[in-house]
Amino acid sequence: MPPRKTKENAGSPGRPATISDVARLAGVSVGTASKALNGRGSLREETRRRVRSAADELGFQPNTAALTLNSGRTYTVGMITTDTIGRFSIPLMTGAEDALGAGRMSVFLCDARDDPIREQYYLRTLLSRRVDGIIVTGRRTQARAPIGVDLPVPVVYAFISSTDPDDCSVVPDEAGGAHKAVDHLLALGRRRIAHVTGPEHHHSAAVRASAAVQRLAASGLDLVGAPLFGEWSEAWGRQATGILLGAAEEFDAVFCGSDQIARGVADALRAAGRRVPDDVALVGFDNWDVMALACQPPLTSIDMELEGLGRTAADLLLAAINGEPAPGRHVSPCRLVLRESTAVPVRPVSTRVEQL
Amino acid sequence: MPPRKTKENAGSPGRPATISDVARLAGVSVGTASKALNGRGSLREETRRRVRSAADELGFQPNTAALTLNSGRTYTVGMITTDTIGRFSIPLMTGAEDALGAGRMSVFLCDARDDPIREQYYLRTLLSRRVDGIIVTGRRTQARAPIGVDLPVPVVYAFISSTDPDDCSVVPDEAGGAHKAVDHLLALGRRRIAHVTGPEHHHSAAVRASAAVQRLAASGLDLVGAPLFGEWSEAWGRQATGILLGAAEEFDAVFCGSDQIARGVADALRAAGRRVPDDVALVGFDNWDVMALACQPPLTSIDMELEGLGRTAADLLLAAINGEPAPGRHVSPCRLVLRESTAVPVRPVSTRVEQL
DNA sequence: GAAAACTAGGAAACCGGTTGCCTTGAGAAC
DNA sequence: GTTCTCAAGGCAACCGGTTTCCTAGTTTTC
Repeated sequence: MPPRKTKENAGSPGRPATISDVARLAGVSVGTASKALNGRGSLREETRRRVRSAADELGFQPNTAALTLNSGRTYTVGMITTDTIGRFSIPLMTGAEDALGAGRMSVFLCDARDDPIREQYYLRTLLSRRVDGIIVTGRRTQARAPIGVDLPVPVVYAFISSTDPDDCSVVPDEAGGAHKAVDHLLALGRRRIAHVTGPEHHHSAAVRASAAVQRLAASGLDLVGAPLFGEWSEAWGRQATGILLGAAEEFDAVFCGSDQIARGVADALRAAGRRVPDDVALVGFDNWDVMALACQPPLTSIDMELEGLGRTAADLLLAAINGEPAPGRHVSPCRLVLRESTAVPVRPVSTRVEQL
Repeated sequence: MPPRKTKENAGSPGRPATISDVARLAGVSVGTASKALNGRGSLREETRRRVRSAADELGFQPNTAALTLNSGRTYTVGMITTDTIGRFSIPLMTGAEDALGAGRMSVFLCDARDDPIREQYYLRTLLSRRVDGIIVTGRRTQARAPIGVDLPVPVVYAFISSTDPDDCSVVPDEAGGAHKAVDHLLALGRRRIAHVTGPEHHHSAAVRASAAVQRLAASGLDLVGAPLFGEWSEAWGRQATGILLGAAEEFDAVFCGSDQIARGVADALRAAGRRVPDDVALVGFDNWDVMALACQPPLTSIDMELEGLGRTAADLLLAAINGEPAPGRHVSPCRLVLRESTAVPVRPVSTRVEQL
C-alpha cells in the first residue's frame, strides 16, 4: 500500500515544499511566485491562480526562518516564569496566549524554576532567537529586580512586577481586593472581623493584611486581634481557628489570605459547632475553583482575574513591539465572587442596634 | 545621563550585532569570523582570539533564523495541549521542558482548548515554523485520533495516546496503579473494599474500576457493591459515602478514582463517626499534593509520575528526531505513595480468621 | 507605421549565517 | 634561484523567501 498522500505532504514526503517547488510547478520564477502568493506586483489573474493552486497542491507553507531573516520579526514572544509553572501562571499564560494568538504570534515557554542561572540562560536563548518581546511572570506578586538592562526587545512583567519603575508591569490590585472583601463583610453587618493569612514576609500576605486593617480603620473599626500570619495551607487555617476560638474576643467573620486557609477555617469552625455563614461569615482570596467550590459551604472569594491580567500584559507587549510602550505599573482590579459562605446576612437589624 | 552600556548591547542599542559587525571589528572576513567562532577551518590562534573578543565586546549572539535556514533544524519543538492547560499538563510540560532544555531545544506552547479548529491552526503554525518535532498532550488518557497524517516531523503523544498503534505514545499504567492500590489494601488485611470514582464514560474511571475489580477477583474477592460512578468532585465523594453507609454491606476500605473524591469520602466518613484508617482505609489517585496533604488524615495515593512521563516523551521525541523512532504505546508505571489514610493495619489476625 | 505608454514577469540583491574552494604568501626542498 | 608544499584566510554559493529594478512584449496614440 503506498503511503497516503494528503495536502500536507503531497510533494516529497520528506522535506516540506519550498517556494521554488511552487514556482517550478506553476512555470514561473520564484519572485513571481512570491508576488502571486502575497498579492504584490502586477500579475495576470490567471497567473496568480496557477501559482495559488500549485501552492495548495504542494501544501506549501512559507518557511518562517526565511521570513524572519528578511523582515527582522519573528512573530514570537518569550514567556519566562521565574518560579515554577503553577496555579497562578496557568491562567496568566492562557490569557497571554489568547491575546498573542489573535495577533498570530507564538509563545516560547521557559520555566526558570527560581534559579537565576536558568533565568539568564533562557534570556540569552530568547534573545538569540530574536523574539519580538518577552513576558516575565512568577508565582509571587513581589517586585523583583529587572531581568536585564537595556534589552533590545520590550519586556512586560505580569503578576510579578519589576523594581524599576520605568519597566512595564501589570499587577493585580491586591489591596483593592482586600478592601472589597472587608467592605462586603461590613455590608453584611459583620463588625468583628478576624484575618488569617500566609507568612508575614510574603508580600501578598502583608499587603492584603494591611489593606484590611486600613479599611476597617476607615470605618472606625479594628481587626479582631492581630492578623494571624502563618502559612498558605489548610492546616494553618485549622490551627488558626483554634487560636481564634480560644481567645477571649468573639468574632463574626474571618477574612482569609487564601482559599486554602479559608477552607481550613471552615472545616475547623464546623468541627467546633460554629455555623458558616450564620455564626461566622468567611471570605477567601484567589477564587481557586477547586477549593472555593468544594468548601462547605462554597466560599466567597476575591478573584484576581489572572486571565485578564495575562491578556493585558500581552496587549501591552504588542503595543510596545509596535513602538508604543506604556511604562510603569498597571494595576488591574480584583473581583468579589459571592458564594454561600457569606450568603446569609445575620440579623441586620439587631446588628445595627448593636452598633448604635 | 547616557544609557548604560552592557555586554548585551554594547554595539548599537537598537539592533543586535551580526557576524558582519564582529568580522569588521576583528578585521577579518565574515567567513573567517564564522570559522573562528565555531572552531572550524584553519586559523591562527591569535586570529581566533581576536574574533572571539570582538564577539564578546559586541555581545554577539548568532541569529537563530539564519542558523535554521541553512541547517534545516530549528532546535524547537511544539507542544500542543489538546485540552486546556491544567493540573495534569503542568508536570508533563515541566518534565518535557527539562529533557528538551538539556538538549538546548526550546518549546512552543500551544493551548488548543478542546477545539479541533484551534488544534489544526496550531499544527499548521508549528509546521510552518519547521519545528523539529511535536508533543501532543491532554487532560484525559483516552486515546484520540492522530493529530495529522504523514506529518513531516515526528510526533509523540504524552499522557493521552493516539488511536493509531503505529504512533508513539507514552501513557501512565493506570490499571497497574489500581492494582497497586488494591494490593496495598489487601496487604493491610482489608477484604471489604468499595470503589468510588468518576463518570463511567470517562476512560480513566473505567480503566481503574475494571482493574480494581479484576485484581480483587484474582484473590477470590468481590468489590463491595458495584463501582460507584459519578463525577470527579469532593461533593460526589461525600454523596457516594452516604450511599455506602446506607447500604446493607459493611466495608473496611475505599479505593477512590481521584484524590478529590477520596477527600470527600474522608470528610463524610468523619462526619458519620467512622475513623480513617482504623475503621475504613482510604486510597486516592493522582497524588495531587494540595488534596492529598490537606486531607484529614493525609491521603495514601497513586502517583502517575507525570513529570517522568513528560521527560520520557521528550526523550523519545529527541530520539525520533535523530532518526531512531520508537513507535507504539509506551506504558510507564505508577507509584504508591503511603500516608496516614492507610497507615494502621486493622487486626490482621482476626481479619484472617474472618476470611477462613 | 513608428514612438510612447503600459503590463507581465524575470533577474538579482538581500537578510545572516556556514562551508567548500581558491588564492596568497611564506618556508622547505632541490 | 626555482619549484613545491602547506598554512591562513578570503570569496562566493547556498539556505528560502521578499523586493527592487529592469526587460520584453503588447497596446495605445498620433
